[in-house]
Amino acid sequence: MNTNTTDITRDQMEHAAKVLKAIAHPIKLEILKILADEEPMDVTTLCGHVGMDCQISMMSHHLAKMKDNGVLTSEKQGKQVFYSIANRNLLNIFNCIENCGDA
Amino acid sequence: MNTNTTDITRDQMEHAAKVLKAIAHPIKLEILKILADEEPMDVTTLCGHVGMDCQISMMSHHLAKMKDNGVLTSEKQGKQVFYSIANRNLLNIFNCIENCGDA
DNA sequence: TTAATATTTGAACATTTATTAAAATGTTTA
DNA sequence: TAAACATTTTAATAAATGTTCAAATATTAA
Repeated sequence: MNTNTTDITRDQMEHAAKVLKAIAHPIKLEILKILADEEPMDVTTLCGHVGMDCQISMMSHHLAKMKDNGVLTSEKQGKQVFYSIANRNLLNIFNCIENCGDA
Repeated sequence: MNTNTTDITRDQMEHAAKVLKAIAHPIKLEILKILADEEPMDVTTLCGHVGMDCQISMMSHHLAKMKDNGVLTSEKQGKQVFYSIANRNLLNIFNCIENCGDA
């Protein structure tokens, strides 16, 4: 609710680190980017969007970790599982990164 | 410069992942928080601010990694080395995290 | 020049993370 | 029920990370 960073507690810091760790990976960021534009999306379709070298098992691992850390949610529909972004506020991270230039 | 995330390239994604990896750690986030309020700051002082269990060598390793990834800059003054935040835009990451609630 | 101080570096080790393949689970359809 | 499909789980392994200690470097002061 403010711009100052002083009032972030240790616990929030630990939690923040977990969330950041859960997305600090090129493919995971790409997953986030894809879902930002079209969600929910099932695992196979997501894998197709990510690129040529996507293995469904790897995708599942990444998705599971992001879900475990509260970044994504999932809903089963028939044989498919559709993933969504838990809190779209997190997408601001892309603006943040863009504005950081070469930093 | 926009809210849409579609126009982020692969390279930017790789770079973003590197930066995020470089800060996705409780102590590193704390370093960032401390410097946000008072910079530049030398290694020993920084270590004192971080907490009781801070080892100067560990601190140095963390700082080096953050500097390597362009998150921090440093300037030597006498025997001391003062660290600063390379681009304060990165600090928006704290807002981003705060607003994500329990996500 | 030696001693004291500040920081970095390198090695060693434990822990975590990423990737792949194979097997297991659950759901639908024939 | 058996086959087909989507996804998860487990296990194995390689690679990256975090931590600690000891040694090395650089700067200042005695």
